[in-house]
Amino acid sequence: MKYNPQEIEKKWQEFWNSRGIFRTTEDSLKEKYYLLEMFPYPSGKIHMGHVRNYTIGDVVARYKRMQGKNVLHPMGWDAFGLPAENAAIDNNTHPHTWTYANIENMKSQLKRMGFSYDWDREIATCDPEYYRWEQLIFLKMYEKGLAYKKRTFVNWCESCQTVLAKEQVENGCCWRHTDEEVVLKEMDSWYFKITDYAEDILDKCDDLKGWPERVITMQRNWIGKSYGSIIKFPLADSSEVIDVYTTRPDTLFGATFMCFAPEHPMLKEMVKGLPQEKEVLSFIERTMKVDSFIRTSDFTAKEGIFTGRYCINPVTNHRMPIYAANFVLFDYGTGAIMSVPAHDQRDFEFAKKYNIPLILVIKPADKDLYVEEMTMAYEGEGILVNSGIFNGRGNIEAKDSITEHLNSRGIGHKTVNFKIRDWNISRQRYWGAPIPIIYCERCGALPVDEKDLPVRLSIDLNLRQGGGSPLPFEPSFYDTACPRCKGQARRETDTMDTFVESSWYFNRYACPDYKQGPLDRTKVDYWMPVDQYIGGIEHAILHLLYSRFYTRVLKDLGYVDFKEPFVNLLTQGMVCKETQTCRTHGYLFPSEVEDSRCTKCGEPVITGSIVKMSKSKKNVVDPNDLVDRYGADTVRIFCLFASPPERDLEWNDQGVDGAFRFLNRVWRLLDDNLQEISNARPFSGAEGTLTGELKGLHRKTHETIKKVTVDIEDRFHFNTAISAIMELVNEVYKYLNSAADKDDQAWTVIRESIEATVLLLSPLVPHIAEEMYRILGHDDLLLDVSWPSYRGEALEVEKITIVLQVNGKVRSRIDVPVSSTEDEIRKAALEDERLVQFLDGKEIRKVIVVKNKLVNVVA
RNA sequence: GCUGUCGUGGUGAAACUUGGUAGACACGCCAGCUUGAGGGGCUGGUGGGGGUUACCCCGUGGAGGUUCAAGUCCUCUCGACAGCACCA
Repeated sequence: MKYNPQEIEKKWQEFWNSRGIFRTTEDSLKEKYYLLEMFPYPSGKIHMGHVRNYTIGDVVARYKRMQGKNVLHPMGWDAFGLPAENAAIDNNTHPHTWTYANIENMKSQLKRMGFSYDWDREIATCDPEYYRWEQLIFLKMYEKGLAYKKRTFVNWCESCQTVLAKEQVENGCCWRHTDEEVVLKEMDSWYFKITDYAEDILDKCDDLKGWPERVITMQRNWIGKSYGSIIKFPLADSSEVIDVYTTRPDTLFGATFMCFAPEHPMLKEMVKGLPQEKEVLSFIERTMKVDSFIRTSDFTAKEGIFTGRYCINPVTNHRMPIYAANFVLFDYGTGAIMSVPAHDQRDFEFAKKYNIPLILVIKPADKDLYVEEMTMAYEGEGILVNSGIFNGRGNIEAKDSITEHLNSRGIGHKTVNFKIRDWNISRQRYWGAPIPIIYCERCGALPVDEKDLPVRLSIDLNLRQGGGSPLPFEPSFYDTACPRCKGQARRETDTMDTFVESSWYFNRYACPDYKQGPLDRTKVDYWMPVDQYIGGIEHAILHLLYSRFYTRVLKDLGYVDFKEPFVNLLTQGMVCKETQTCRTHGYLFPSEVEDSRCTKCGEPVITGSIVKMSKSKKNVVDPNDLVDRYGADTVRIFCLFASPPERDLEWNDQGVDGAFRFLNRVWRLLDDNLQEISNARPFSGAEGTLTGELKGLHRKTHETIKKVTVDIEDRFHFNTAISAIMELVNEVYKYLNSAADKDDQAWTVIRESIEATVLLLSPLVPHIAEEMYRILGHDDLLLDVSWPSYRGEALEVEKITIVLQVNGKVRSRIDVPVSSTEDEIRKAALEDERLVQFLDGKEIRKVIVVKNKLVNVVA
């Protein structure tokens, strides 16, 4: 019988489904294991990235289950988001309709892959039964001051028609529209106070032993903690004081001017009525029009304008001119800096351009410096000069003393500063969870009453051509009564960032139908935290940082009892493929290429670089087509075999053929010898003494069990696990082809090898394994079978090969009994004919014996 | 510029936890067998150089070092990728 993946995959999927074997319930007698893959956005259909991610997860889930763990393996949908709105406008449907149609479609695709999800726990974040709890959590956060509203400069994406969080801006562009520059806009937005938790999120990075180092590093960098001082500079001719943050208080005596970020609100106040006012205002306007990424990037020339005002250096009493400057960041430190041109390259360039004097305050130990001769700032260490009572001190150790000195006079203090900003969660979009706030002209901003939740998104309204949320134009949504005075009031029409939904969804899988609150503590306590989380590296900061923050909030609100949601994290690499381009037709789909020529014009195709699969580059492979052609098992094993999970996977059509061939080879192993194997007695350990090749095969079987177990358990190295299974299969074939007479004992050992192969393969390629297991005469389902263990005695050998080296180079090998002592090995080695030849009477200076491994003779 | 990851055959990759036979396993390629052909299957070969064989020399980006022994450890250096980037 031929291997027919389509038939057996359909059969087993239906069978598993009818038995409900993927359903999970709490069981205090069993050890729980929560395996989670990042849930997908329901874009329409699954792509190879999903397939790889979810295959890796499924292997672990099935493996852990066979190990006897109570495994939670859920799946759901990150269902709010902009594409739904755009698609809805384009297709004249509703985001709700579009989203749920996609969910249905993708769900059937996932089922076709044979993934072992407990679909009873499925959640979709656009379901009011989900987002009502998110709104409740928002209200609790609002109560505690962790959600607040403020007016400031925000990052605005014109394409999305919405505000973005700082984390969602990449290279000055929107993370979804990489060619759309983000612009600054001053407006009201809602924020989550992630900065309150920055310190703890940073500290506990050390505890995330199961996370990849680079993700931790990225989070640390993003939080960006630095130690420095706040120094107060009096504004000349005024009672006002300007706060400045610096990590270099040691250079304070060399500060000769001050720079403000253009956005700084004090700036406009300061110049009022001065002759410079008009010029300064136009500079501000001009600078702010330039995208802030370009404006504040390294290669942009430093530019500024004198405001006409001065401040006083609090230690030297010098008048320092105040500038507005393009390179000063508004959202870092205080938005104003003290400039020390002699010891900071940026300040140096600025000072040269605007003829501002330099004062040298740090002298390097090995040479003299003169400000007139300097061509660049001196940023190294040295001894303080021109620094009053601090002269002669080392600049590093003087940092604290100077701050101390300022502190005693009430004009400065030590502080820590973070790069991370509060999370802007307001989105001026329709397809998201409404922010549960009501504005009343008499009573102000008020939270929606808990009993009135959820604030439902109106489903029957017209989307606006050209984008933008319809909510502010839809009285049926925003008209409401004030919760306090019952007078007419208006709802908040901003919705929440979709990253809010994904910051807590993993908890909800523990209790997807819970009606009394966001989370059922008993169940969450049983399942959480997630033991293994698997997903793409692109969420290293966004989702993974937000989730760590949100979990801390949930803990403080009493909803959960842990701070870190994900114990172990695996970031899988991207699925890549080379691009193919035609000179006239641009990127080509594989179907548009024949014999390396473009099918439209016959031009030779140019093979490009290997990059992430994407629709825009047309270098995509549709998982559906592959499953049609080879079956899900082949697709699964190819993804697992081609490279280790954390590395990028290069798509290779021939590799898929190879994977298919391997499964056929495994299939035939059983199919070609069906009679003998079916009749063979299972291995019981009472077979008597095995000898020769049969003993070798028996040993190989158990070596493979050991290796595969270690590879999956300790490292998720499925590629080497598979190669080990391939070796075992090759070994069985070799034995079948070489052994002349095969008696009962032989078939028992062969059967044992094949049974082991099937069990070891079962998490990787569950359908073919299930079918073969049935053919072998078993009634139970593989998920309910125990993972095989190896027999220690099977691994034992009598003889071992020792490598003989002369001066570190392999020259010969000998077999010695395992029990040999070092002396016996040494003796045997020195008697070896080839070795004697090699030494050729040379004087032996040293002999190193490594037991069970090698002998190295130094001559 | 800072931070991190990584450099191994024609290709994907093993060996890295513990310094001890470099290239397992596969893809591709070559030869042979099988088949009416195609496909498929089977057997063998496949890092580079030399030699009729036996076998020898070289080889893990490069240069040093530690060691009986280095892909693995240390120092320097070159290159690739990723993240952050005028962070005061």
